[in-house]
Amino acid sequence: MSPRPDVSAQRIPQILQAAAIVFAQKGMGRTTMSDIADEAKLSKALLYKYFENKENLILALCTSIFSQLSLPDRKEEQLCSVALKEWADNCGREIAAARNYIGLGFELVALVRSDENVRLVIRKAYADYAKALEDVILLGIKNGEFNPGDAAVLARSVIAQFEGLNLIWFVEPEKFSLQKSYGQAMDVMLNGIISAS
Amino acid sequence: MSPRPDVSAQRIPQILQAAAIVFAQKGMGRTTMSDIADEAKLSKALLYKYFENKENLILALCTSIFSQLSLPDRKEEQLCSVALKEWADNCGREIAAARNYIGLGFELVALVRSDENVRLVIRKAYADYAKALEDVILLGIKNGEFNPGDAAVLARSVIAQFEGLNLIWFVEPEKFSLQKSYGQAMDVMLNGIISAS
Amino acid sequence: MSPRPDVSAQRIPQILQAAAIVFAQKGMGRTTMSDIADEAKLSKALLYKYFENKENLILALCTSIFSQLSLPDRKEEQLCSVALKEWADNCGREIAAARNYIGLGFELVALVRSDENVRLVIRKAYADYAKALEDVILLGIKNGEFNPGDAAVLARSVIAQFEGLNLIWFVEPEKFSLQKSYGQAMDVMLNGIISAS
Amino acid sequence: MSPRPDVSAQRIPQILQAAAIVFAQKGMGRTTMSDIADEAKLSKALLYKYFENKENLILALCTSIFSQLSLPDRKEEQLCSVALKEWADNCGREIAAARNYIGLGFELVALVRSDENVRLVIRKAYADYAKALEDVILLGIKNGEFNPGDAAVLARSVIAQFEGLNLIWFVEPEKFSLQKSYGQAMDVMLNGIISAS
DNA sequence: TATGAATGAGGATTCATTCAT
DNA sequence: AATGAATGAATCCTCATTCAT
Repeated sequence: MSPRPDVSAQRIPQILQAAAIVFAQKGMGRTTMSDIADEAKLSKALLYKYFENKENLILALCTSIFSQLSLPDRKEEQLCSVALKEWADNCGREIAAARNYIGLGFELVALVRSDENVRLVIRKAYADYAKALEDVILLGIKNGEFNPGDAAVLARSVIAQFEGLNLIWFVEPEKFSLQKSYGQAMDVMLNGIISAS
Repeated sequence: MSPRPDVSAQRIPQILQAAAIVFAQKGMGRTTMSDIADEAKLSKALLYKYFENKENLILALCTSIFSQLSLPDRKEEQLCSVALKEWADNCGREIAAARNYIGLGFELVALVRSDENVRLVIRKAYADYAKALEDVILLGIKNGEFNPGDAAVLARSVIAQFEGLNLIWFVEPEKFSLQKSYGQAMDVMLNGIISAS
Repeated sequence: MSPRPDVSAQRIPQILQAAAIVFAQKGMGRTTMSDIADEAKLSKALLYKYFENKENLILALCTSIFSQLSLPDRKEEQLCSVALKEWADNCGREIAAARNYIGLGFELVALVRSDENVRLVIRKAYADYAKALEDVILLGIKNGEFNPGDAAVLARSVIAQFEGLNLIWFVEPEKFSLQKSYGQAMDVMLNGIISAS
Repeated sequence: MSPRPDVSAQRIPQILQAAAIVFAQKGMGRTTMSDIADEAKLSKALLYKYFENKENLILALCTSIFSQLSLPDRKEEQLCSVALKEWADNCGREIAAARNYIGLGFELVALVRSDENVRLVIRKAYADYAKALEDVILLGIKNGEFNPGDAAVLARSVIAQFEGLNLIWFVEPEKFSLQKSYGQAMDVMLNGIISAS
């Protein structure tokens, strides 16, 4: 509508998207700013209008990726166990679809030790992740759907299971179905905690 | 035989050790061959006597690290459940002790997509890992200690749980005890499969 | 005449002023066109409406600065010695006030070897400078106020003295008063040439 | 004598020499590290073994150049006036020979405002310069060769005169003989201060 | 075996300058 | 007149790798 549409707002996602693609292909270390610029069909110099340097770009990408984790969420009147089951399915499907980017996730996690900003972002993401899951479990305990237990430990266990499945599936994707495994893992946990009525 | 003992044989582990240290500190991408040489107290040129190039060095390190995974192993007359329990404790202790190197492991795993040699090494390591665990479970089933079930799925589930715990503990080591979690995770699995006698 | 006054005429001094400020702060080499645009509160692109390129802008600034040298000038009936004394005081005061820009002057002078246009401008400026001074001295000789002598050499000597004082005062401004030194230098010269009546 | 002569020690002067040459030709700002490497017939990378970055190289060059100022120095039994006269001649000759580098000197001086390290080096150089000259003048006063007076002011005046002559000669070298002017300037000062016997 | 010197190839970053509006 | 977006061409600097000894 405006005579000159603000293309600027589109640039950041455009660049992050391009970065994710080439990072996933070649690894962050071996990817140059030129690679990203080429993939984004922009000039190298323009990248620097939007990101001060490569490190910042990586941080922004990290933030973007780790804020896209889909969190469990119980809809009104829904059984907690159903909510968790649905969520696990969702996650499995999403991750399997984003298979190319799993390795990038590991690279980012590896930065946790040496890069303070990345550390903060990833810690927060996992904390939020655990909190959301824990909340649903606690709710289930409260309304008698689940047996009492340590919700935090359970939540951590589920997250570990999922992350671990991601890793071994990333290494050998042809060996099993990620989505199915997510479902199975969730079933095992639910079997352990659902109250015998 | 030679008057001065062949120092040469010491060099490779010396270099790999140094590489592991600096890689773990700065990340593989940001670590230079000079860094490694300095850490190993050797000249850069000498590194190239032992490793054709950086890639090879990384591959050798990868092989070395992933062949150090401690595998479950049942001693004569030992109950399978006891063997697994002991093994889980061991693993937890070892990984917790090697905390600095966990990130390096993720970086190596991330290479799986772009580096064929690394892929082969890591796949083999995980396959061996899963096989060893599966064997013990199968044995337990055979001798009636465990309920029948899909040993491969169980093994994968345990590995996923452990790897996932590594990841989240790497991110937030102060949040929980890795070793204890390894034990709890193993308990949960065993509870699910041990035959009620 | 035009309803809104032609802002255009204001732009050139505005830009040159801004350039002088940032050049003086950061040095010409380290100053970017963006710096100048920011200081002038104009867009970079607009700079190029008024100056074809950075070199031209520098040349214009050079011309502007070196044409601002205040030249000696005898008013009607005034003694030459008085005219020179007043002029020295003026110069001293002006230069001391423009202390921030002295360094810029040296940078411009340094360009004399590699930039023909700058060379022409600066040569002309010094030639005019010397000529004006020489004229007053010659007048003083002609009307008997000064002893006969080589006016050109005297003029050059005064200029050298002033320029040299600028330099060492620029380096260590807290060591002495520039204005006072200008006065003293002029006195010394006058004492040497004023006729004993 | 040693099997591999330490070529390393030669590199620093070699590089500084090359830098001086290209800096003098093109100006420091427009000279690239490649230019210097080419002039020195060394690889760019090697420059960085000896100088952390361009700024450091410039600082080293600055130090080198400003420590080469030849200072006045009275030999045993020599009249102070003679010592000063000889010194002025020397200076004039040296500077005239180093004409190409005068501009470089001005560029360095211009850095005084924005570069603290350069400032320290140049201040020290001028302070030493002034001190040496002052000492000789003071000696002349003490032994009755010169009239009493403010040695510091005289020294500064001489230095200003010399530096100013450098500047205007740099701008218009064909207009006069630098060496001769140095001599004349020194004569003027001496005539003013030598005691009438 | 061992190493300090040396470098080519490249990568991050900058900046003068132009273009579309 | 005015500008934000955009870029090509550097420029600084790094680093894996090789060479001479």
